[in-house]
Amino acid sequence: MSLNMITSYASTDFESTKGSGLLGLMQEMQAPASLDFDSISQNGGFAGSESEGKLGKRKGEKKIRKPKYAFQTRSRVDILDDGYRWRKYGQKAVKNNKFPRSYYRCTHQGCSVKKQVQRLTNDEGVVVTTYEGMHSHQIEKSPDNFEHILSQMQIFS
DNA sequence: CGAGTTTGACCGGCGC
DNA sequence: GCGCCGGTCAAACTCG
Repeated sequence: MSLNMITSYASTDFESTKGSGLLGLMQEMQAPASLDFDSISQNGGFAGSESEGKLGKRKGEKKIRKPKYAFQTRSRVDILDDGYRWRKYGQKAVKNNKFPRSYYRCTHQGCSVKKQVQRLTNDEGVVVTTYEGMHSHQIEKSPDNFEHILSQMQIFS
């Protein structure tokens, strides 16, 4: 739930119009793997793509191995806490982008969900967060610490 | 002292 | 076969 709040905040504060869409997306992401890119794209209107671009054999259309969900958020900070625990395992510069991309992995045991955060060069205010895989556990974070989150956000701004 | 970050090295795929 | 490129590992380091 924390994520929803933060996402909403970021979207609202930075004039994004997809606040509700993002919320719906997040809920779907936490649901079992029963949806594919098409449905997600329609719901939230964000880009989805195969993570097996090169490593795997992405020839098929029916086979969904590793869903990859990309979020594009209007925010000055890339610290978009979604309630899960992430451990950074890498950072590389991307071509066509002067900003580096950060690679995170969920620290929960047995949960190998990955996430990468990128930011656009021409629009520094846009942050693209890409989730790969799905969490098999509950969000482990303090419940509705609204005020705490708010204070954090105020620091950023 | 433990959990998380940093940062260069390493690795496998792909193009030449 | 070689070198580039994107992604990951891991040892050292930092912070609470």
